[in-house]
Amino acid sequence: MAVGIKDVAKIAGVSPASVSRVLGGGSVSDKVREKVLNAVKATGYRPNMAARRLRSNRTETIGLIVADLVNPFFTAITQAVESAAYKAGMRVMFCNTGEDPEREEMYLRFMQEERVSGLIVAPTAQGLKSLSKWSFDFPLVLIDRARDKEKFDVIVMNNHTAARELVTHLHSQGYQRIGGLFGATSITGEQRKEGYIEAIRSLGLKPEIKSLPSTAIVAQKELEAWFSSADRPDAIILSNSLFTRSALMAARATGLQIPDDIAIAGFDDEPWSSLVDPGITVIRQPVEMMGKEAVSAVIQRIESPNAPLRRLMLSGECVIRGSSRKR
Amino acid sequence: MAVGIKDVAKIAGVSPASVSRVLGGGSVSDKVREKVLNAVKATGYRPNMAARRLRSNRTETIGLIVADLVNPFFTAITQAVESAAYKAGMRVMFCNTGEDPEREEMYLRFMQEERVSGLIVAPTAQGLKSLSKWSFDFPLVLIDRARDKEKFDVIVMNNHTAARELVTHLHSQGYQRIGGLFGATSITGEQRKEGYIEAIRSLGLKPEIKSLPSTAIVAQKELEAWFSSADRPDAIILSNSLFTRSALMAARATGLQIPDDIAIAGFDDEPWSSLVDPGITVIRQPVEMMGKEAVSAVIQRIESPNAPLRRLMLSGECVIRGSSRKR
DNA sequence: TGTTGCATTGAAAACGTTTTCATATTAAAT
DNA sequence: ATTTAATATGAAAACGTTTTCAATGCAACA
Repeated sequence: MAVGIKDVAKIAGVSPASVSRVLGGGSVSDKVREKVLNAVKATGYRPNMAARRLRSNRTETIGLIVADLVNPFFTAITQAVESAAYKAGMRVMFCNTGEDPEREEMYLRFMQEERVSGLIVAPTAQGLKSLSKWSFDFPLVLIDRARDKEKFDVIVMNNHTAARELVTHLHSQGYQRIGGLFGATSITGEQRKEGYIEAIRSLGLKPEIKSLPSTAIVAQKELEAWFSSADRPDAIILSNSLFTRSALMAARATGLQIPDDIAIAGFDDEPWSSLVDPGITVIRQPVEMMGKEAVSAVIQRIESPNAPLRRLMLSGECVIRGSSRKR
Repeated sequence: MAVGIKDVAKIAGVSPASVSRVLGGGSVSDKVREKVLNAVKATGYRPNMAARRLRSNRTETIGLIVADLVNPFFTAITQAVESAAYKAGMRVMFCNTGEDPEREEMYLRFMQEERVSGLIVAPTAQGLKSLSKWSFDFPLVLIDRARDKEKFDVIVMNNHTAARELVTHLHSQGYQRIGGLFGATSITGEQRKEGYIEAIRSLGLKPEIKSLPSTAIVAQKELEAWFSSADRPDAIILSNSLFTRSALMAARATGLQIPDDIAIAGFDDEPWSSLVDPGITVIRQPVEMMGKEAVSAVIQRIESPNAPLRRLMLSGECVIRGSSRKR
């Protein structure tokens, strides 16, 4: 049916081995190369990846598992990874867990079965904990989500520092009751919470914290209640863009003016962050760089499996907009 | 190195064939099944997909090529496709062309090399034209972007109707000079333009059209110029969310009030469409359904390659918000 | 001219599965 | 008890490549 290397060889009048060498970059005479390339063109031959990978034991493929594709942060990561892998001559096998640990586990198995050359993962909180129980035949790089000590290479933003920066900024604007809502299901939420607490303490203020799973409806309900209570904060930090959105809507629902009655500051610079009025103050993450560095880390690790562990911590950029500026 | 089916067979005390049968669902005795499953668990065996696919000539994989992952429309499509494929027991091989025809071509070759079981594509305008020159050994389904007559199964929204609906709505609100900005590089932009023109004509109005490649900066410049000119429209239809965003910013930059000085209506309901003030009137596309139906179309086509061509045309929902309501 | 060495080539083995085929076993039917 | 049919099993072939290995040809060198 489909044309194989043997057919090409026959037409070119050479052995299958020679065809393979032409295509795979072995040493061949110009004469043979030309004959083979002509035959390839004539037949429309396409190599069978399954066969190639089986025999050569090289997949030239990087796996990528992200937790939530719909989150623009991860779409940006995905794009960056794909583009960097492409430049390095590797393919990307992409999977989206939707924050579901079961699916995550399935996809990890999946990557093993595909025998990827390396794997980049943004794990769920649960997945992160159980990762150490796995044994992989390929290097694994954690992106965005990792604890302090991991047995893998890690590319993350400095969530501690970023959270502190937000607190400091809000305080410098004169806000005194700075609350925080943090995602309970991801490690980044936790880290941002810790940074927040430290900063609040070092300013002599009192931390006011809520932790929630990252669902919009629950978050908005909770925030509305908080905003209408007697001891409402005059500024609030949100650990992800979904929460930030909920805060914005909750402020509107309760009639609080931003930034006069309440300041809002969050994580991730999304298209709408600057579109709403006032614009939202956010930490912009170095997404492109994170993706690029993750690929580079995987490749380095493939090349030298025994090199010391790398932990690349990038800093975010605090983009100050109207939502946190007292006028 | 890695444990193979032979190792499992040896430990279980059966032949490799029996192991394969247990894992692949052949007929085996309960005794053998148990022994094999135990051995699999003991060894941590993971099948080698390359070998499996090579021998069985079945990949159980659906390819998906989208034009722009960063566009929330396509992320939603991607998610829907993945989830539907997962339910059908198939894997998804995902690629993003970034509207680049060269990359698109590369990925089409790529899919052939992977020998996917079926392929779902949202092609660039150029890719769409050249698709007929290819010959695929697997079914191909076009999603979102297709012309009237294609030689493939097609899942699209009715762009004509949707555009007409927007025009009709704006007119019913009393707007008289309804302009339109349409993407020049994708077929959907063209179709929406046609629908717009028809609707405008049938209302006895004069079409006022601009076509541009879909880049934010150019679009905003162009719109600002348009909005400041003497013959500016009092309402405008944008054929994609990037343009809609540009229109919003252009209106602000030129000091036009929405919806009093100018109404805005566009395509794709994004998170920020309802967050900005006023909310933007949009056509919400049935993304989840489109993704689901695309997978289902691929699978049906695999099962019966000679069934008549299917063209599924779904209708969008017109979500009316403040940006188009005269107060 | 006769060796040596290097570059090029083809035959055949190998990769880890599934599938075919023939055989052995069991159950059912007479 | 004997035959027939159905089922379970293992040996070996097959999938389409790459890679190894040995052989060939050619140029360079003594």
